[in-house]
Amino acid sequence: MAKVENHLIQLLPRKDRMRLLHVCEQVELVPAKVLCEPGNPTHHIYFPTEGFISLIGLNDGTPDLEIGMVGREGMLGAQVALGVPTAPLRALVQGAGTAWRVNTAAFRRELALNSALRRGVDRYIYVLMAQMATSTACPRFHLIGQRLARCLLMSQDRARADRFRVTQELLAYRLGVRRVGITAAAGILQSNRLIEYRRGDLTVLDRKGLEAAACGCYAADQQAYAEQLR
Amino acid sequence: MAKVENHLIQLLPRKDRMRLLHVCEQVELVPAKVLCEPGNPTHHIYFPTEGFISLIGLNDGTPDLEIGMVGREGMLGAQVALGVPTAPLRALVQGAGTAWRVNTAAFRRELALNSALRRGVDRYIYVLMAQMATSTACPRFHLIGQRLARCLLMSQDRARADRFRVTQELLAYRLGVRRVGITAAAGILQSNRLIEYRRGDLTVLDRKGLEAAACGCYAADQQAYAEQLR
DNA sequence: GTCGCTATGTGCGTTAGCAAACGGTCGCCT
DNA sequence: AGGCGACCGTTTGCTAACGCACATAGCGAC
Repeated sequence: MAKVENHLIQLLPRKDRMRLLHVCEQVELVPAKVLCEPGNPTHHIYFPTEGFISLIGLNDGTPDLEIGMVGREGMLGAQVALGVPTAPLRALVQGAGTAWRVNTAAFRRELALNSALRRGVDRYIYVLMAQMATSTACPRFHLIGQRLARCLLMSQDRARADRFRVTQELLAYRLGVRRVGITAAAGILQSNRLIEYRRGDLTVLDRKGLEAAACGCYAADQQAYAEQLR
Repeated sequence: MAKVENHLIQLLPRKDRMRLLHVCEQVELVPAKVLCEPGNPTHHIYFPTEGFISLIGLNDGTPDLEIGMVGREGMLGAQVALGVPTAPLRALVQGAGTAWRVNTAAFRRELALNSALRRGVDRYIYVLMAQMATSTACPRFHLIGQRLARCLLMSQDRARADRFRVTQELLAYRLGVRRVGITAAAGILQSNRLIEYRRGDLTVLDRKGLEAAACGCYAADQQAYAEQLR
């Protein structure tokens, strides 16, 4: 069997972990695929092991906006644990990889029997809330360059590689800005030797520098996660 | 005994409701009082029956920002149900009133015994998350006038009166804008006969008109709540 | 009455980001 | 080979909101 490589699952005691994995299947995460749309019933819960997923908030009349990201540190579909059968956000695969997938009914059964899982999921829900709270101010007050740096760092963490594919067009969509805004901001990052990219092929050159260029929201996210899910 | 008048408690079956109230005490909500600060331990959970509370996100280097409001439709301290002992946000009393208050330990005990309570709190947590998700875009894309209208509507709902006290200074703080921005926006609302105010004394004249002037976030909030907590 | 505090109104230069449109370049595909 | 589409860069106005500074109005206290 492949290594587990999802942090929420790794945190479970061996016995609980095995029982959960027993009802999971491995699936591929294919970039640009939409795993769910707001309002639609949640059929599956995903625990990524590689690759990552954007959570996109849709809001009538305003540009779409990336609200959060899910990689191996988290899960997609946690709202099921709150008794809510529908998804609140669009989930869009960004980075190729694989995930453990479990259907909703089995997940609910497991949740009732498995208190360690319950505890982990609850904590993760809180982390999501804390992130959403901190990052409400982010698009409002922080400059595109800072937000871009944060977005790239988060992508890098979840992609677990210094190099990954992403176009300016897509970054603009996720950040809710125009593409020219990304062109300008990315140009500055590049001329400062923090990143290098060429036609959708991005490489992080200087991670520390990128962290310095990002807004505090990145550090706040990291801290909230570390406090709750160690 | 005073009437309950908190929606989450009202939703409980009579027996469960009585048991919960038995460990609650009634306290006064005094405007401008801070009930908790981010990072501090949560000592009490509040179920407002009148008056309302602002949830303020603090974010190093950026203006503070109101993330949500709690009135009789909700509760303060729901994160305790997720096993988290500290508060993520500043809670600032805005409208005078009263609340049921229960200490954290007793609330935890009650939660374990009382599945209806558990269910209600879980749903409420989801509603909070949904609101935070929708309103991430709000400060970014919507004009001050729209956001002001939304804020006033939410205040009016929770104050349960057409008239309440609030200064431009305070509104500016909550919306994370300059006071002059509020002066301008409120002036327009006033000249359109939607509101009337004078030195911190505000009256809603035309609720329908105000709803039309607000951004869709207000309606989205209402809908999310109605779907989960009927 | 007048002092002082709180609340509100105005004016002016600056700025980040927007909208729209156009030009260049790379690489794949037929 | 050459055409076409995806990707990136730049320019020219425009606007909502900003920071700062200053002016006015209500209102209670001594």
